[in-house]
Parts: sequence; C-alpha cells; structure tokens
Amino acid sequence: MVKTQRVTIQDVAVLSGLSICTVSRALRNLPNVSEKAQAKVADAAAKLGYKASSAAARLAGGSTGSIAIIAPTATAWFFAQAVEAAEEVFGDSGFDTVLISLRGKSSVKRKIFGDLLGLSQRVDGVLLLNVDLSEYEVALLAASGLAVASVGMTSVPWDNVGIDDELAAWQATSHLLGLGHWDLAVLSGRETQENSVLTSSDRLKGFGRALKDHHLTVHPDLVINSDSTIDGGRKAMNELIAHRSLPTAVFADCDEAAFGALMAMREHGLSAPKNVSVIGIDDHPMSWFLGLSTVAQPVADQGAFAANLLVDRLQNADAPNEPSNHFLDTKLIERKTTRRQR
Amino acid sequence: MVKTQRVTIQDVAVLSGLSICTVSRALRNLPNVSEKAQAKVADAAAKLGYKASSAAARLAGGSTGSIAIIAPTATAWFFAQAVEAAEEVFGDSGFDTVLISLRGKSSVKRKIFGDLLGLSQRVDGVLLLNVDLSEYEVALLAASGLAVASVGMTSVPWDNVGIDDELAAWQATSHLLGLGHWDLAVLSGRETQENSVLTSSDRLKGFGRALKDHHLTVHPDLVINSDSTIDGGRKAMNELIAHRSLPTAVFADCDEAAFGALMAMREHGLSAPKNVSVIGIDDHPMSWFLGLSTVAQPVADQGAFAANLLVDRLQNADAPNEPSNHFLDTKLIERKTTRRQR
DNA sequence: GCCAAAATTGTAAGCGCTTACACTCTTCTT
DNA sequence: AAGAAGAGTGTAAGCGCTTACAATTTTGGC
Repeated sequence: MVKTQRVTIQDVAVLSGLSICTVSRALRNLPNVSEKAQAKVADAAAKLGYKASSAAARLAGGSTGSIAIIAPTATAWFFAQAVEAAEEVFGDSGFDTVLISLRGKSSVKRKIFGDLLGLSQRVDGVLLLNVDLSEYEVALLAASGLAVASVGMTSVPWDNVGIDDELAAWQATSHLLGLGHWDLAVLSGRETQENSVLTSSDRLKGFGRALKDHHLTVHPDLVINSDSTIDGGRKAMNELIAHRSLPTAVFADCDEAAFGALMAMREHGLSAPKNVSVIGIDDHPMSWFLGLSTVAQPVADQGAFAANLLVDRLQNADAPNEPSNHFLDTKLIERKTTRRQR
Repeated sequence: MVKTQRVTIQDVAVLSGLSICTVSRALRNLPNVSEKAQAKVADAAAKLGYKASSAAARLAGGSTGSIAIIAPTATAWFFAQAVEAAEEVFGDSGFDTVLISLRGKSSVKRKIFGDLLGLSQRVDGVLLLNVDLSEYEVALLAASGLAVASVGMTSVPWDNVGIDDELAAWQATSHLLGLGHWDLAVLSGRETQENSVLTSSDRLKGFGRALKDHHLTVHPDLVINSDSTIDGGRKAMNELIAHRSLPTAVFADCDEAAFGALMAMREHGLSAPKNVSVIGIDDHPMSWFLGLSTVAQPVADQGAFAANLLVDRLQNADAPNEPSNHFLDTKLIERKTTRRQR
C-alpha cells in the first residue's frame, strides 16, 4: 500500500466535517476547540494517516519540526555520544535533527552566524555542544527567536547542562599532586580562534587551581595544545618528549588526548606510569583497557538532558521560566597510568 | 548589523528590475535567462544577502535543500567518520544534513519507512550507511522520488560506494590461515532483525570462502555475535572463553569488536598473540597503539564519495545515468596480535 | 525589411498551512 | 427574559516560492 497522494489538512477537514481552521487548531491542541470537534479531528486524521507538511507549516508561521545540533566535530567520542543521545530525544519528540559540524573551521561558524536568519527559517531550536561563542554570537543567538540549549557552556542566557569542568580538571590534577608529582604538563584542547572546544579553558583553570592549592604555578611551556584528539595528543606528547624536559606527570584534558600521549610515549620507548604518570577526563570505553586513570563524566546523559530541556521549551513556549544550569557529577577513577612519585 | 526582516525574492525582483519569475529562474540557473538578467539578479541577490526560504521553495514544489543520512548508529567509529565526511560535502554544497540514527532499533526504521512520504517532504535525498533493507524497503525508497546513494550496500538500484567486504574478510582470514591457524572463530556483527549492520554478512562470507580455500568449514559454534561494538566484542569473546573451546585465532569483523575481544582476554589473563591471534577490519586510530593486525579501509573517503555522488544526482537531475557501484581498496596491515601457529 | 520561430520575460495560480477577524451559538448576568 | 460576555467555528488573506501559460522581444531566413 504505497500512498502516492499527499493527505492535506483539507482532506481531514472534509472527513471530519469541520473547517480547515478548526482542524488546524485541533491538531495543535490550541484552546477554543470543543471536545467533540477535537475527537472528530483526531479520528479523521488517524484514519487518513495525516501528517502536516512541515514546509507549509513553516511558511505560514508555524514550526519547522527540526532542531539543529551544532558541535565542533561529530567524530570525537564525546560528541558522537552526545549527538546520538540528543538525536534520540529529538526523534522521539517528533523533531528532525539537523547536524552541523564545525569541523574545526571557524569559517563554518561564521557562515552559520552570518545566516542565522536562514537557520532560524529551517529549525525551531538549536542545541549547542561545547561551542565557543563570542559575546556577540551569544547575543545574536539569543535574539534570533530560536530556542537554544547547550552542553558544556557557561554563562549563557539559555538552559545548559554540563559537568563542572574546572572541578573535573581539579580532581584529575589533584590526584597527580596527591601522588607526589609536582612537575606537571597539561595537554589542553586547542584555544585558537580556529577551533576551540569550550571546555578546555575551564579545565585549564581547574588545573591551575589545583597547582595553586599546592603552592605551585603553571609553567607556560608545559601547557601544550592537544586539539582534544588522539593525533593531537600524540603530537603534543612528542613535542614534550623531543623539545622539553619531561615532567613526571601529564594531565590530558580528555581521554583521547591521553591515548595519543600514551602512543607517543610508546614510540619513544617510554611507558606510563613508569616514566610519566598520565591521567585524562572522560572515561572512554578504551580507557579501562589501557588502564588509563581518568575522571569519568556522563556523556550521553548530558546530551539527552539538554535535548529534553530544549524540547520542553519548544513544547511549552508559554511557560518562560528562567534559564537553568545543571551540573552532572564527575568521578575520579584511578587505574594504572598514575602512580606515586618518589 | 542584525537583520530583522527577511529578504524575499520580491526584494530581489524589485532591486534588479525584473519579475519574480525571472529572478527565480536566474537563481536556479534554469535555461532561458539572458546573461544580462542573470548578472543583474546575481548582483541584487548578493547585495541583499538574499537566501531563498527552503520552506517556501519546498511548498511550491522545489527542493528542500536537505539530505538525510540514515545510519545504524552514529557513535561507532566508522559511522561517526562517514557521517562527518558526508556532512561536510553536503554543507559545502549548500545542503542541510538531517541525521537519522536507527540506534539498533528496527522500530525507528519502521517509522521512517512507514512515513517515507513524510520524509520525502522534508529532504531531497537520502544517504544510507550500511542499512540493512528488505527488498520491499529498497523498492519503496526507489519509488519515493528521493535521490538515494549509499555506503556499503550491495545490489541496490542507486549509487553505492564501499569496500569489497567479502574480500576484506577474506584477506583477514587468509592472513590467519596463512599463519598456520586452522581453528578459527569469527566475531560477527549482529544479524538479527533488530539490528544488522549490513556488511557483516558479506564479511562472514569472505571468512567462509577463505576457510573453504583451505578446505576447512565454518563451525557454527565459532560464529559469535559481536554487535560490532567494543562491548559486544568483549561479551562475545567472554562467551568463547567461558563456554567453548578456545580457538587459536579470532577474526573480528571490525576493529572495535576486536578491541573488546582483547579486553575480554585480558580479563582472563590471556593475551594476543600469545594465547589467541586476533585480527580486525578498519584500522581504527587505536589499532596501531594496541598492535592490532587489521585490514584497513578508507572510511571518510567512502562517506565523502557517496555524498558527492548524491549531490551530483541532485544537481544534475537531467542526466540520469546508470547507478554506479564503487569499490575502494582495502589493505592488510600486520601488526602484533597475529603470529604463526606452531 | 517582413514574418515565423525562438528566446526571453511577465502574469497569475497555486503549494498546505496559520491566523486575524468575523460570525454564530451558548451561558450567565441583573 | 434581554443583553453582554464568551466559547466555538468559519472565512479569507497571506507566508515566499515554483511553474504553466501568456506576452513580449529578439533572431534569422529569404
């Protein structure tokens, strides 16, 4: 039974014996529709398998039924998890998910913000995953009329879900310090204009705070860009090994960077924790296997939570409560790549 | 400069001194538009920063400017890579990417095919990544009027890009056999109705063919479901260790399953290649690190290639050449988890 | 140069939906 | 029991675009 003709609101109106207008209202659960009419419409719509044309709805001023997810990349473990979790929530709520990966290119971000009006034509809301926004961009988005929610962003005028990145980094670093390490390097996600994963700066702060707690200071030479990727971590560690004095411990601000660091060490005949202690953040599925000490964070939960907040806003546009900010717990997991420094 | 009013085709028409109709045609590069008009329109559109409303275009019978990517999951390494590569191609060509992850749920697939008409309302084309389709579903899609392309699917009536899965599996298995192993198990992606990654069956075939080449046969007890995930591979290997006689070598049909297998072995105090040789398919970034022997395949290339084919179809709808099927090369990479069996 | 054919441009009718506004019934007031 | 207020419903005007089809201009052959 392949349907070939579109069922329009007109068909539903005829079948239910009501006007198009009433059908439209009934379908969207607007007030001023009698229960009888409501029932008739629901019945007719079901019989015909009616589904509103999002294009027409949008054009007439309704909603698009789509939500955009904007992420710095879709391939990194964290983002792939969060995207899928959010996509599930959106799909279950009847929204299409439009994926926009910045792919580390500021040009893509510029394009999006240059055409925010266009975007707002195509989606009802935006879920931002760790996107580093300028104040101007935040203002633009807030004024766009789009519903917005985010993961891992701070001081934004919309709902946000995340972990306490500074705390997580502090936990990881404190673990190292508690083990007697005082000569530390940090592999930090890139902070350039081109591609900054937002959490990096908070994690760097947490690192700094932990050092300060132990009356140590951050040595700029020992803050290396890792790009938050395996390859970046590897390069960063190689650099550390080749050009600088080796610290006794390394804090990578995500597990993938830590993996890269471990790779680089292996390439140079070094290993953790023998030569250098290594800790990450994430608790990636491979971390257990590699014995990587890390600070675990719930990832899918963050994506799903934020997605739900966004959907709620969209569905209850009438209840404009304050933007909320939720922190999920992180937990230090000691494994085998960190040990006491004599 | 925050624009607040939408620029419509009307504005462009006025500025260029032409009719809406001519502007529409010029903008879409249709024939029968003089060069002068073309230039005037392009100029006016650029000045105004005009961008067509996809909703209006769609409603009027034009295109939506979106393409759906349908994948069994968005989190597995292969899919995350392919999705991002395709998303880049789509984005650069001016298309939005609608992500649909089946999440291993046949219910999601059913929902999509139950409302294919709805989907075709919202997107111009569909990129399928290793989705296991019934003949009926293939026919439905082919008749939907949507442009379709795929990665890793065989005998479909649309453009496809993939590797020779049977060959890749044959390469991996032959490597094991060549090393003197004859007691082999295979960790195969799930084949259930619920969630089958399509390539698994071809890979299983390749496994079988390699055995046959050596006058061996596949023992059903040694074909274990791995779900093509780390965790699935781990469970599969655990099962193998606990309940069955240990083979001398294991072929996992993707690297992530192989990782899981290695984990399970470690949990039982076993290691590769000492107790069991292990080989995968993919060449995941972690494989080098773990010394995993594998058959490498280009992943982003497949996604980008198929995406380009789809975009070409969409942009040159007039040139309806035959569906093409492209195979990209795979290559055996010997590392440390496989060794000669005495 | 003249006229048909070809090339270019314009007119107008929708696409399927939302929404301001008008209209018809019910309910309450007093 | 008459009129005001409100609930429920319908009318019709778009939203911004595409696309027959009609109107106009250009081209080219003789």
